[in-house]
Amino acid sequence: MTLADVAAHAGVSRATASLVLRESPLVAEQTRQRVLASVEALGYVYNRGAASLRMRRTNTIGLVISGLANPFFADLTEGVEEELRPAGYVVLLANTFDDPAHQDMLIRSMMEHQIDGLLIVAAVDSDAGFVTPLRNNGVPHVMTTRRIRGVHASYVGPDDDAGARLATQHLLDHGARELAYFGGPEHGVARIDRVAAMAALLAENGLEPEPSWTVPSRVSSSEGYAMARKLLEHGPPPEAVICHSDAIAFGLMRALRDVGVEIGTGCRVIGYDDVEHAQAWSPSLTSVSVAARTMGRRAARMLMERIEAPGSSPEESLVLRPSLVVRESCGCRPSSAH
Amino acid sequence: MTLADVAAHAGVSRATASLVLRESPLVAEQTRQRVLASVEALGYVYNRGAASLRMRRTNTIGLVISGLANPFFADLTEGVEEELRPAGYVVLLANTFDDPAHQDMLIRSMMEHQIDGLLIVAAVDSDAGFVTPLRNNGVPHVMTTRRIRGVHASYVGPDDDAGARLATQHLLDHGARELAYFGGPEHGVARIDRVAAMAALLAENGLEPEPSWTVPSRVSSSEGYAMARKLLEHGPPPEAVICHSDAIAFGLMRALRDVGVEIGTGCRVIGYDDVEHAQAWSPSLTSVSVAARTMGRRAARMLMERIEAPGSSPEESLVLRPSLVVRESCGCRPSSAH
DNA sequence: CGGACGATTTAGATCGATCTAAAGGAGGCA
DNA sequence: TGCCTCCTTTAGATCGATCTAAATCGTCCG
Repeated sequence: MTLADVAAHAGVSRATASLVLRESPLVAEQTRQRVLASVEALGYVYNRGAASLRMRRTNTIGLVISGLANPFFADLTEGVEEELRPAGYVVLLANTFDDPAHQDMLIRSMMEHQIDGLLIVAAVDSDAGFVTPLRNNGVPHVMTTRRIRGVHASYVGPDDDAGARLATQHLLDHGARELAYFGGPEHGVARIDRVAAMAALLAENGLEPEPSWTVPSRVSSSEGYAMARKLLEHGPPPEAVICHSDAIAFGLMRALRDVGVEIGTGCRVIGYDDVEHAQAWSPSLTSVSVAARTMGRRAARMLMERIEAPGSSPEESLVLRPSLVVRESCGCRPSSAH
Repeated sequence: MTLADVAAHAGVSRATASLVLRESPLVAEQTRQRVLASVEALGYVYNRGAASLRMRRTNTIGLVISGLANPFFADLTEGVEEELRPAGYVVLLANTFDDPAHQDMLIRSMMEHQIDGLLIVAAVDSDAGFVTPLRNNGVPHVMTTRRIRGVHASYVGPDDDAGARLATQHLLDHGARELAYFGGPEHGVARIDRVAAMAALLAENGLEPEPSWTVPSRVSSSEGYAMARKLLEHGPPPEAVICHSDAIAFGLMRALRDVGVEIGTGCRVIGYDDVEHAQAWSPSLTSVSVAARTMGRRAARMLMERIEAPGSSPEESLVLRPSLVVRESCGCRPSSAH
């Protein structure tokens, strides 16, 4: 069932039938109706693959992400899809599970599928070279969420400096003096930037981060729990802790509860990402919100603009300012329910 | 940069170069090396789109899902990807947000992209006709997680009858007499089946579900919270509640805490899906586990088998038996930490 | 020495669309 | 009538791979 069949059925040429499908104004109304009727009658399905070959454009964009199980990335993915779909693009998805070698393979696979552009949340320990195949083949690409040292590419991500300062300032306002930054991938740019921002702001107040609790970790709730339990064996927690992610914060809070520390008074906790469960937790979790869905949409939009721009557009970088969603875990009163 | 260029560079024909790429044993070792060297030298990237046109196979499968923000589906998606990727398939993703009209569009879009097969978690209120385009065009497809009344198609999903019985029996064993099934889409097959199973088991014990709390809802934490708050205004909760999802259970538990009911004693709560946060909650949530990731893998495997099977294979149905993960919210002692 | 045979290689058609350049047809005007 | 538009339609090339059927080559055998 091809366009040739439709054309034959309608008594026109392939070229005309093709023009009808593409809603060209060249074709006469009467012919148009006839062709459309044939399409309907034969149950013809457009073959985008064939068209792509000729047009050198697939209307497909790749999304390479470190893992959907992380709700932050699931949200981001939804945002990407929401933005691309109405523009006629379709998303090819791939999970790297934060493995750089796997990531290289996936990028290659996407290129073989002739994606029009690539969105990528780079694996934490990515080698800076992962973008070179993209650059060499002129595949438009946008990195998001994570910045990789040494990689020059367009980027959409959160302002980690601002986020860390927001949280730190709030804790200082509560009168806390001992602050720590808990968890996160050791060499990740996000952790490094946030710790630096926190330290800078503390320094302005004659303080410094509590070293024994300012330690890296993997980004999961159970990891946060295990690490917190271990640290709690050696003494009480600091007055206030900013966690690298909400998941880690949940783990920390569980550990604190185990040893009888009251959250919000005995230890003030702030999370990062503001995932859906943050408000449902008890006590509800104060968190730095970076609006994953919005970030996905913005990154997708930037990519589309770059795809549609003629020639090569200059590298650009969009930084979104996070906000602090204040709830109970930092020691503030519960706001009106819901 | 095409295969013709590679062939020219290596001094062979396109046909030979093509054979090399496909690792055909026909071509002489020496020639093979030469071609491979040219591929390397020119930085050639295989054009799968062109190959697909000829081979009538894209190595792409579609995944149409109701929403990634639901961690259950995010897990399922990871499972699907894990299974398909090593087999050389790539996933085209689409979110329906449970809108049947949107779903029809997405299925059509996937067909235009010539997917080799389709995995679908149907929108709750899907019309039974959504599979007919697939059937008419001979696109292999497998439904998962949700069963739609009137749709005949291969299916991989949980045994809702067994799941509901598991939870119900556990609560009966605790001595509870007033049981309710709380939340879930009103006309969803899952809710209907589970309520029926619960009612049947209760009937064997001379009981029946508590009607005022056995009510439908949308599947979100805030929805569960709001509904529970409203019901609590009219009186105390039943002795035990099975929730349609963990998210709803979280909402319910928050509401119970608000009014001072102790979870596990004042009201026993069981969730459904066993999402990652279930164990991290406090009290930890007893939940019926249906292993979303495994289900995704099984569904993907079934689809691949159907794609690779010559001719049309008979409709098949794989039902996975859930298990009850016992934690604290049902009133059991906390098991050893972690 | 001619022919058969196995091992390699290849020319040319093909998949299903789009694009280019030109053809066909109706009407207007001198 | 003949010529020039303008509006529509179309034949044939093209995208980059694979497939079919046949060509080429060296060797071995009678």
